[in-house]
Amino acid sequence: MSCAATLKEKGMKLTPQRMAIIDVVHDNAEHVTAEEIIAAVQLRMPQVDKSTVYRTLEILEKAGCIYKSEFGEQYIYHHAEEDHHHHLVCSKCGKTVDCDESVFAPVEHQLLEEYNFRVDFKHLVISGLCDECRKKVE
Amino acid sequence: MSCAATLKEKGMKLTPQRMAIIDVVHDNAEHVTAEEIIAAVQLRMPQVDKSTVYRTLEILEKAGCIYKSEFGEQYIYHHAEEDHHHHLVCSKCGKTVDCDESVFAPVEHQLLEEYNFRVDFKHLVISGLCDECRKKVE
DNA sequence: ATCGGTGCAAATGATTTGCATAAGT
DNA sequence: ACTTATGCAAATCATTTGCACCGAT
Repeated sequence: MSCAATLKEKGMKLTPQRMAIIDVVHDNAEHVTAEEIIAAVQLRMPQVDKSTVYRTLEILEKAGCIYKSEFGEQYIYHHAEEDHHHHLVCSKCGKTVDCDESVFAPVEHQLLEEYNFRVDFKHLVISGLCDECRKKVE
Repeated sequence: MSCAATLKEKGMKLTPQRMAIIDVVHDNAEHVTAEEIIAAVQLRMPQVDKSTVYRTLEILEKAGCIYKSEFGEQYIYHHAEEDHHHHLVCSKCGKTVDCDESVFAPVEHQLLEEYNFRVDFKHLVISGLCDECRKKVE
């Protein structure tokens, strides 16, 4: 279901501001920070206030339209698609690679078996070194 | 090497404030937040300012005496021992369990093999449900 | 007419910083 | 003595909130 439809279903209004915010998050295949979203939205609609963006992001997240993941000091937003995945972000060049959820499934199992502890990894944003940057360092 | 020795080696002073801060971090086998450290230190030495605590924590981290891990909104500090491990924190009751680093080794390998991406997980603080709380929910 | 949404401005709250003084070595 | 450390107060800075006005249903 589209974000627009989801909002309507919950009796929320689909304002131009909200459409712009949804667009920005969707246009960025990869994750974006709140600040980036604010800047992008204000490019098109300069009068939109950051509080509106923050409020909208919160609403969209609660509605399940977007995901909010923590990444270091800041939060990162990305749209919710069918296939969940994690994000690998290169700490040198910033390049991001999607990583299938299945990679962490064995860990989830092991934590449950061995430590009786249940975790559910969702949209992890993991910092590391990409192929190219790794070669430069080594 | 003890924190005190490490500080001395770097030409840093071992003040009563720093000793108190080191004590607090060491006395808490599990991780503590900056605020908890500030409160605990001020119990013994009420005049110690939070800026001193923050500055000391930064110094100790850079000196390799303590580790700083991100956990949700806040940072968590714990002393650096020989055996590295991750921390499982129950989101319901707050109980923490240590988890061997080896659990994540296969993931690190797989990310390298499959995605050409190198990560080095260190002192992860992972939120989830402990055994008891899981039973209550199910 | 009502209720949610928005822009503005001010508040928040953890962390950081500038600076003059105090204290280890 | 000399240099680092400390306490205090003020500054940051992203995010949140209060509030009066606006606009869609």
